[in-house]
Amino acid sequence: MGIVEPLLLWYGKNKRDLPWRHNCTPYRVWVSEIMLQQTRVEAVKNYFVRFLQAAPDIPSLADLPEEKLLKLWEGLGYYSRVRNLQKAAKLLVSRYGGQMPASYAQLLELPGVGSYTAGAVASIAFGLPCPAVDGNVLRVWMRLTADGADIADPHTKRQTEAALRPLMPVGRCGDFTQALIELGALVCVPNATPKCAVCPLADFCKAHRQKEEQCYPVKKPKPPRRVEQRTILLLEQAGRIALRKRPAKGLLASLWELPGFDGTLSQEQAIAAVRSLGLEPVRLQPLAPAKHIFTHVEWHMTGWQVQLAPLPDTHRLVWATEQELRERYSLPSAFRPFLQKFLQT
DNA sequence: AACGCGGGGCT
DNA sequence: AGCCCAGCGTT
Repeated sequence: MGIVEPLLLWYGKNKRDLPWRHNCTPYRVWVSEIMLQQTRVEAVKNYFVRFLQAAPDIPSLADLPEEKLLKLWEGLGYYSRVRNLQKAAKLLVSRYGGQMPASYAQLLELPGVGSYTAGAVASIAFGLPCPAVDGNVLRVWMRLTADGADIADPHTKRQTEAALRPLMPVGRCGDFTQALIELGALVCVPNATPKCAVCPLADFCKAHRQKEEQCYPVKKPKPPRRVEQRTILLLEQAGRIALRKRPAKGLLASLWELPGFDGTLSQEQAIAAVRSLGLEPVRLQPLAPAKHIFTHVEWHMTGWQVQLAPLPDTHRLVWATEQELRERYSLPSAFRPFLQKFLQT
């Protein structure tokens, strides 16, 4: 007796009603899987619905202007995902007639698609017997087998894929993939508090039998974040705010930002910074400090609100109205504290 | 193998 | 404050 039957039975009764579980075409499954990478279901739901309205199929995604694309992704994070998504869409149009290929190996070739996503699309959208091992599945499997291997080690993921492959139930591969993930999300949850009392696999679970659920999964600790001091300028001119385009590579690539400088600038230094942008300040007022935590870096930000003398030279800045800030330019969440008074929505 | 890449919710 | 999340690409 194996885990497959009780797991599928449990899934049938307990699966959540999610937007991408309706009309689950390969394209919709693919987009949802990209959005869900390192991102919680609740955060994705609304983005997914809005994205599918703006780009209902692969050709329309391929044709979307970059600015619209980034605006649709604004606030979701890991922005290279959406760039790779469109890159792949263009490739699908040119190579596969605008269709998703129905093979694991071909899916894996698409930019932004790794072993997990290829397995998820292959099994969920095409019914192929390909395992899809994400953080949920790793946690479930390590507990089920009481395996103390480091889940951050790629080898552990490959081993888990190998162990699951022969279990893929013909005809229900997509349900099996989603059931494992759903179990990890709803029952075999992280933070050492799995709900074993309602788990359909409790009888099969080695960690549970040993009363050692809390010991799994094992993961090597991450290195500490570095802290960066930044000074942000809220440059105002005739009711507009200055924005600057970030570089195409690196952190928050190609998004817009409030102009900023390394370090914590005094008022005198801030005046010099404003002048370095080719602008002439009339008055500076300090803004409330704000902190923003990324995965690998922490920004400690101070800010100056700056009224400017009228000047024609915009010097690589754009001047955005409140409406443009809301509807056109894509800004990272890090700057939101400094824009509250302009974006009181 | 290690690192860069967002943002938010939970403990 | 730290952990984790339907991970992937680069070096």
